[in-house]
Amino acid sequence: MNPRDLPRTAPTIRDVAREAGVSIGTVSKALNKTGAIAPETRARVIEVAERLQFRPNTLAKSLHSGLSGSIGLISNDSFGRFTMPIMEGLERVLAPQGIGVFMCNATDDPAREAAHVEQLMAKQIDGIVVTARRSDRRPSVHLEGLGIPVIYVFSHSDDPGALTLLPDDKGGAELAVSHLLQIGRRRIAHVTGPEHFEAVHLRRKGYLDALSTVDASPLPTLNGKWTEAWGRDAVAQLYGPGKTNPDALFCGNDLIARGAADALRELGRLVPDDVAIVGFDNWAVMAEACRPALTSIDMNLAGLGAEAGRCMAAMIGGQPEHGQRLLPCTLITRASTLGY
Amino acid sequence: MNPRDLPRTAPTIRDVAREAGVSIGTVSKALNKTGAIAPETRARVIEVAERLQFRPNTLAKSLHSGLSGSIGLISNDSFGRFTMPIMEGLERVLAPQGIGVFMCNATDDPAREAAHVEQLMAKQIDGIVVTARRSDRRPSVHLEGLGIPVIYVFSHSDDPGALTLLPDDKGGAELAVSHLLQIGRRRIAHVTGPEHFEAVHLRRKGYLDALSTVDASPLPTLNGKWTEAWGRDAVAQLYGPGKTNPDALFCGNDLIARGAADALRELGRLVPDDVAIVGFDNWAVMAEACRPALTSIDMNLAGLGAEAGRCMAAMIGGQPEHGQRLLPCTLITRASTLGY
DNA sequence: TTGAAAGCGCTAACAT
DNA sequence: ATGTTAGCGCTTTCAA
Repeated sequence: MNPRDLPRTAPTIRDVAREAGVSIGTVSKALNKTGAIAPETRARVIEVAERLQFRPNTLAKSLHSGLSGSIGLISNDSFGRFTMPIMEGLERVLAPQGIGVFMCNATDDPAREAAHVEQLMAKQIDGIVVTARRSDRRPSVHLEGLGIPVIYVFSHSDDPGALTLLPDDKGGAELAVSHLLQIGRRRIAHVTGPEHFEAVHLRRKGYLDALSTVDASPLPTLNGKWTEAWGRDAVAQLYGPGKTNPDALFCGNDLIARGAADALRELGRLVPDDVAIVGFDNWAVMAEACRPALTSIDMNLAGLGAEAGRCMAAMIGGQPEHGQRLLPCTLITRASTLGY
Repeated sequence: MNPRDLPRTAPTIRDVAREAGVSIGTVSKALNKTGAIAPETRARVIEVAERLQFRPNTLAKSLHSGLSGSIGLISNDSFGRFTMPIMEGLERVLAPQGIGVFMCNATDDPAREAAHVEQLMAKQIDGIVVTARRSDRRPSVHLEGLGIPVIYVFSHSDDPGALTLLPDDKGGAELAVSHLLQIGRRRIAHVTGPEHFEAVHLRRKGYLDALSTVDASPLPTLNGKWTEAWGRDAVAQLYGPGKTNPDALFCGNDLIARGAADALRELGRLVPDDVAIVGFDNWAVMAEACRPALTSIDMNLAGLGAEAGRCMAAMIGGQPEHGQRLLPCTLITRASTLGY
């Protein structure tokens, strides 16, 4: 009974069988509640298994079932700001189902991605989630024909067999602009990121669509970098005698919005009284540090990740899924559109 | 030869053996360069293996070797800003060695952590890395006696058998303050975070030690939140007629530093001419968005992660390691201490 | 140099 | 109701 007498190696099903005085087949049945077994036998087996701290070796199970109970997550932004919440949601859904997630960082390097896929396949993973390859459709590693489900999250793909999960950028923009319209703004400018981003087009479309529902005409869209500095520059372009002087700004992300808010304050324009601002991403640390705190559109990335987890589980279970699915964004209201 | 004639299931070692006209044992030897084998036989086997795109099933190998070739990474900050770079470094080192990393988010919930450990052990992982449990030594799940190596990164532990990897907070603070001294500042204030953080004490110690090397006396340390708002408040407390009016600020993190920079600008004080500022964390997006761009201390978290990867590989290989190891921080100079 | 055979830990079909 | 057996894909003696 001395702990030191216990073997250093983890107990196997044989140890349980011997200790319980039954065969290993019986132990298997008892522990998996499968097949017919005498209640008292099962109880005894379970008791022994617990006493021995027996942990079934899932690798051995996998060898039999053909399912490893793990998937790969390939990120292309070095586990950056966008991947994080996706990962969090994915893991939150999958962990309770006993599905492990292997993390791989490909940083948009096809060779690295290929090596990762090779290794993942050798580990017999049951599926792959690819994330954050968003700006352009660069040549990517072929993930079709791998024989396992593939899901792209927050990332485009030309694989017709794969499932693609994206935030509804256009809908999010509509949410933002509708909110500005609803608080009485009509001269709404759009300050956003570089044109080669798909999201930039979609959000602009939402901006235009929302305006078209009322008697407000769009102002020119200003494209620049995704930075605070650009937000400040844009304000310099928009405000002053003889300039556009919008009463609201819909910004392509929170950094731009924050830069704009700073520049407006330095110009003596009050936010939200003179100019209301809505950002995009709802990057908490930015939105809350903004003066005033920033109303923003949340892409619900954790929700996207969670949905990816649910879909992956279903697909592994044999339910085929494919095509593109958009998940709604949410408006998070803060001081930059309130309280005047 | 039609691809559609190929079986849907992945080829096994048997398929290779049959196709090459040898036994599976021979295939194993040929592919693993182990044992004696005729060069021509090996060549043929390799050719067949490649043609069939044979991928050895690592699960089956593991069953034999007792090593799964994967480890678990348990994060407690929901894959937050600090975990990300650690993860990145860890994966960068481990992936080329064929070691996979399972991501687990425990968010400081012992029950969740325990469940994760249970699952990881069932998956036969070869080691565990725990990260980002930094502020206080809360009761944690027992990871000792699991029979596998455990490494704490950016996180304290009372497990004497485990290895702990930490950034050298004190050294980093010395770096920061020495830099300020070197550019001629003598009245250096320290504005930092809540006192219950270990890092706050260590950095303060570094601040004091660096000052003690020259004829500069410390100013009172100001403790507050890790926020920009606190940075602004602190400046309000420090500057004005009859107040301390330091000629430099060493801030506990980049958010505080940025808030301070904003407040100083609004007071009409020039950074760095009137007041030089050094932050901590080198959070790129913050440091670069700061006006002027912020000199900061980089904890080299990716390097910490990489070191964890190297140590883990060594420990799995049988090399015992334990105790606490500090890795140096780096000074990243930007405009907030230059150019006057 | 190669093949046959015995496992690694577990499940599942088949006997008893 | 329980035990026996035949694998899952691979490695590794041990014979041939």
